[in-house]
Amino acid sequence: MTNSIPTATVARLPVYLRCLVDMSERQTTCSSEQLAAVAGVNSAQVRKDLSYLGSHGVRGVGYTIADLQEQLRRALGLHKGYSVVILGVGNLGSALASYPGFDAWGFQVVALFDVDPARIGTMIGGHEVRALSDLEQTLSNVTVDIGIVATPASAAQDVADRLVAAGVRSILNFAPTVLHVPDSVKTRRLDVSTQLQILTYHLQSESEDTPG
Amino acid sequence: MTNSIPTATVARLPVYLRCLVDMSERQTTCSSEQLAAVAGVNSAQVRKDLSYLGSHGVRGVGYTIADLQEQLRRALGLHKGYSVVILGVGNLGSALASYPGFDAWGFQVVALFDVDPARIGTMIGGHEVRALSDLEQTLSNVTVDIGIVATPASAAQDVADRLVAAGVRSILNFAPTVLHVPDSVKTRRLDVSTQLQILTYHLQSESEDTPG
DNA sequence: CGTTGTGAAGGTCTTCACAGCC
DNA sequence: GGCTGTGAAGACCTTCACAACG
Repeated sequence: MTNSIPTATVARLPVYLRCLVDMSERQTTCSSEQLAAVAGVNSAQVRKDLSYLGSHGVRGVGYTIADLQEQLRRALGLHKGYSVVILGVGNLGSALASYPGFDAWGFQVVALFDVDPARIGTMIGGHEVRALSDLEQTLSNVTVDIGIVATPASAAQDVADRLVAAGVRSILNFAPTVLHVPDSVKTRRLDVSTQLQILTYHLQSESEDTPG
Repeated sequence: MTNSIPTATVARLPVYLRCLVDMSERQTTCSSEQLAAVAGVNSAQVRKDLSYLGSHGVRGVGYTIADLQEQLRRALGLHKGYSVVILGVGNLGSALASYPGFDAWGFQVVALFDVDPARIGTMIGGHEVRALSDLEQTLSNVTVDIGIVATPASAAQDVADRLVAAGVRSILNFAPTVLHVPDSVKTRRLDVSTQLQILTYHLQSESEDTPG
C-alpha cells in the first residue's frame, strides 16, 4: 500500500476524530465547513485531508459521522490495541499512569519503571512500579508498542536506547531533549517548556510592536 | 520592529537553546553542524534560523555559545519573567504545579484553581488551590501572562473564555480540545492522545507495507 | 582552511475556485 | 441548491551549493 498520507494531514486526523466523537452526540451528518469550524482549520483543508482516506462524503449533504469516525480510526490504526510502558514515575509519570485517556483509545499500560528505590514496588494507577533495571527482562516477555519517556532529561537518551534495543518502535518523549534514534523508530516530543517558550515569543514580539 | 521570525523557526529556537545550555558545560563555541546534529536538524536550517536573530557567527569558527544563548533568550522574550496560572489540579494539573521547569526558565506560578471542593484549600507545590469561581477576582488583582488549562475537555472552552475575558493573552492547553479564542490570543495544544494517535498511524502503516 | 550567511531550487502545505455530483 | 473532490496557484519551509570571510 503506497497510500501514504502527508505528515501535516496525519497530525490533524486525531483532531478531526475527537471533534466527530463530540458531534456524534448531536448529529449524524456533518459538512466539511462544520468540521472545519470546530477543528479550527479551513474547510478545503478538511476535504483534502479526508480525501486521502478515500472519498466517503456525499455531495450536497456532507459526511456521515459514524462512517467517517470509522475511516479515521482505521487510518490511524486505532482498531488495533496497543501496549504502552511508562518510564519514570515522578510527578508527570504518575499522572500519566492514572490517565484515563489510554483506555478510552485502546491503549493498555503494561508496566511502569523507575530507578528510585522508594518508588519501586509501590502501586500507581493499578500498576506496580518496577525497577528500571528489569526493563529488558520485562520487554522480553511482553510485546510493547509504545514507550513513554517521563524521566529527567539526563536519563532520557539512555532509556530510549534501551527501548530501541528491545524492539520498541514508537516513543513519546516528555523529557525536554531531542532523542536520537534510528529512522525506523518514531518519536514525538511533548515538552512543556518548549511550548511555553513559543508562547513567550509571541507575548514579547507583540509588546515590541507597540509604538513608542 | 517588523523583525518577525517564521513560525517554523520559532518552534525550533527553544530546542536550540536547550541544546546550547547542555553544550555549554563542555565547550564555549560550536558550529552549525554540531548544533544541527544535537538538535536533529539540517545544518543549513540552523544557520538560516540563527540568521533571523542577526548574524553572530564567526566564519571558520562557529558561534560563541554564551552569546548565542543570550540572543535566543532575548528573541524568545525569556529575559522577562512571566506569571502563570494553572486551571484544574487533577493528576496532570498537580504534576504541573510541582514542575521544576517553570522556575528554571523564569515562569512563576501565581495561582491554582479547581472546582472540586475536596481540592480547594489544599496545598500543591507550595500553592493553595482556589475555587475556580474566584478566577476573575484573582485575575483582577494580579497580572497573568499565561493560563495553563489542565481541566477535563468539557470545561476547557469555558475556562479559556474566562481567561480571555480577564485579559490573558496566552494559553497552554492540555485538554484534548481545540480552543476557540480571538486571534490576539495565542494557544498551544499539548495533548497526549493526539500524539499517541500520530504514533499509531506510523505503527500501522508500516505493518501494512509488509508484503503478504 | 573551515565555517558562516544566503540566493536559488526544490519540496511540502494551504487556500482558492470551480466542475461534478447528489 | 448545496456540498464534495480536486487541479492550479500561491505561500511557506527546507535543502543545496557556493561566494564571502576570518
